[in-house]
Amino acid sequence: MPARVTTLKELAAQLDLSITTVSRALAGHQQIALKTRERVTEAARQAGYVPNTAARTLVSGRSGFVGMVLPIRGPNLVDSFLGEFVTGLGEGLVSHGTDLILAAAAQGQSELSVLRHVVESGRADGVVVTRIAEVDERLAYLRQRNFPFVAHGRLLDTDFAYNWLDTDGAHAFGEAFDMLYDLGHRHFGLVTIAEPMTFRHLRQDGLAAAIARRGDPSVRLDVATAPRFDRGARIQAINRLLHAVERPTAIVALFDELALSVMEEAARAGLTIPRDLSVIGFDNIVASAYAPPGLTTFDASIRQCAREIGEMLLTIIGGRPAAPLTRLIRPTLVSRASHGPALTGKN
Amino acid sequence: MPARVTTLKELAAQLDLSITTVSRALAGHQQIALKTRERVTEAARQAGYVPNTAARTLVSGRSGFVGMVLPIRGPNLVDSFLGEFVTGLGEGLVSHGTDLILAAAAQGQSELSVLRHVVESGRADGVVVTRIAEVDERLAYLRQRNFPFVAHGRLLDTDFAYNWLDTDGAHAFGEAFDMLYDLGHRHFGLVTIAEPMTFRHLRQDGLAAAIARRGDPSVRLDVATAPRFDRGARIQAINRLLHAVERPTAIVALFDELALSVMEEAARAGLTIPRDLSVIGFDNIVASAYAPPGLTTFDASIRQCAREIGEMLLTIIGGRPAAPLTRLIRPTLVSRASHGPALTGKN
DNA sequence: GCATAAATTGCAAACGTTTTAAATCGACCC
DNA sequence: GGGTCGATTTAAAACGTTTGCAATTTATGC
Repeated sequence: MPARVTTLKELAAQLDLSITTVSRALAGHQQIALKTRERVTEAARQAGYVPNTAARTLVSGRSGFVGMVLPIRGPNLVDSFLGEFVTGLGEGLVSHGTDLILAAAAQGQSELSVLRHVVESGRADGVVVTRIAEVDERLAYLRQRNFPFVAHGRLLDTDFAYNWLDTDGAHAFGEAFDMLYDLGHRHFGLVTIAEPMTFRHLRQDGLAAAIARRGDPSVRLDVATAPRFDRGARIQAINRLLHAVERPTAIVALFDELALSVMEEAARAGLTIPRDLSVIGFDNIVASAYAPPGLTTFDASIRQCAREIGEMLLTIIGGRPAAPLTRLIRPTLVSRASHGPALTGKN
Repeated sequence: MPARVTTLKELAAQLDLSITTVSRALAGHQQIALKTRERVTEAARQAGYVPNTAARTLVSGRSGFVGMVLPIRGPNLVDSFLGEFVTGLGEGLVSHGTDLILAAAAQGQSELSVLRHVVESGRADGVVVTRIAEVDERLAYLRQRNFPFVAHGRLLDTDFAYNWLDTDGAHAFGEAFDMLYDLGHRHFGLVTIAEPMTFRHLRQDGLAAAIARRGDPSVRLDVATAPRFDRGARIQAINRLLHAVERPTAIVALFDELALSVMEEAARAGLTIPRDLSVIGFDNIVASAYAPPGLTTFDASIRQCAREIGEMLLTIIGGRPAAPLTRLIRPTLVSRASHGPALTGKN
């Protein structure tokens, strides 16, 4: 069995002080004589005393943890941002000594039930919620319980006030359109997914808004929608776009994985990127730099966002701000070689 | 403030039973009358009762958590396997309802101090340790404390018995050599790193052993060593290999990131892969499929490994096995297009 | 030297659960 | 009708910490 852990009682006995005094001394209370504080601190250091989390949590009502639900998907589907996100979150929390709890939701188990468990067992002082759905029961639950949380992503319903941080996908997609338009493109394709996530609307709306802003009736947009996890259907949707009688000269993909598929299929169809087709993605995943000719995309700086989410959550947990905290991060264009001037005429 | 959480006391009052009985009923003890058990279970379900983790931990000495230290490195350095690893771990733990704690170690803060804190604060019932160093103080600490843990990776010192799971890099590198040898290669390059991690020795030794096994004195191996995080030095080391008067016809890289750099530099030097140079990596990171012409590598199936590590740890936590648990996983070759027959003569 | 105030320390309750040991309740037997 | 046994329930302690309040010690003023 593990070697015994020092407790406050032992420390008190050893110092011939009460538990109370030792506890207060370690907490740095002014009411304890400076000399005593120093003596206690030194003894604690020497004994390698580490306070018991459970006891502290029980009495104080604060666990010192921030929770997050870890969705377990199919065998080969790992959230590609998880590593970055978790690292950023850890980075944001580490200053306060707050740790991160990852509660796995088994396949089939609802994420909400795991979240409820985390919240109601008192494991966490606050939670992070990612991948916001159009109708998100997690957000409804957390608000109803009035439990501290920060969401990575927005609801479409702007009446529902809560703490969120989001990447400004709308702006990015507008920027992509403007850039491509200025390069002479008029016929656009958008590859998107069928999942009921809000980010897809935000991005698509951003694109539509930019088109409307331009006010050029010759601009045309074809949308291809594929289910999120069905690779076959995804490829099919892309190919419908690529093999239409009138092919778009520029394709914007909802995120990099789709953009990479577009580039692969384009290559398979004998198209040269960016001469025959411009492709722009979103996220700047590692592979986008390696896939020839190099994908132009937007960097969402997940790690940085997660870090800020961690900091926001800490703010909320300690002293609840009056108004919800919100933060819109503008992604930066990573210009590689997958976009270029529109092919004019037939050459 | 959050809506109140149901407690055992409330449930007991509501049912007109003692706390003891309710607790036992929910735990399914036979000594409680079946009718009572059912009555209690139903009431608990209806009230949405979730036991308080801290209280339970405090009295039982079991936290229901497994811990892991999350290293925070430089701004753009994220452990590329973290997402997969954490997902696998969660998958392995979810059956027992065990959650994962990620304790961040700030830059500069020793990983050991964070580990100590996690262990001695009673936060976790067991821990996972990854990236084993040649001299690993974490392992020494955990053993000395006799605290349940599983390591992802091995020490070189085989006298030190502990629970580990490792990828058989030695075997993979032997396999790579055999395959390349059979394709006619005789002059090999190995790109490795200078960090004191054990896996680099295991893999390099596996390569050396395979060479020795073949007993062909014409086989030659040049080793290029680069610091782990200095991109410039890495590129330099690779180029020394590529621009030697006698260039290897096949380069084996310690892991994919190095292999991708080799491919990039080879392309920059005007070499065609695999005609002029065969390259083989290790890990099968996502980008390796996208980097032209497709990197031949070994899949270490991190997620699967992590899952098994989780299961091993649960076994160890509940009823300590007499002998240490060990598991060597053989990685599978992912044959893409970066390797081929050796260029013979000058053509 | 004594009263009083200020500084310092300690007692005991509380947090919500598990668990040991003991109490209560029926039912059954003679 | 008292005793015994088994089934069922409960009281109370314990886990290690924080904290309101009281007690003690020390310093201050006259």
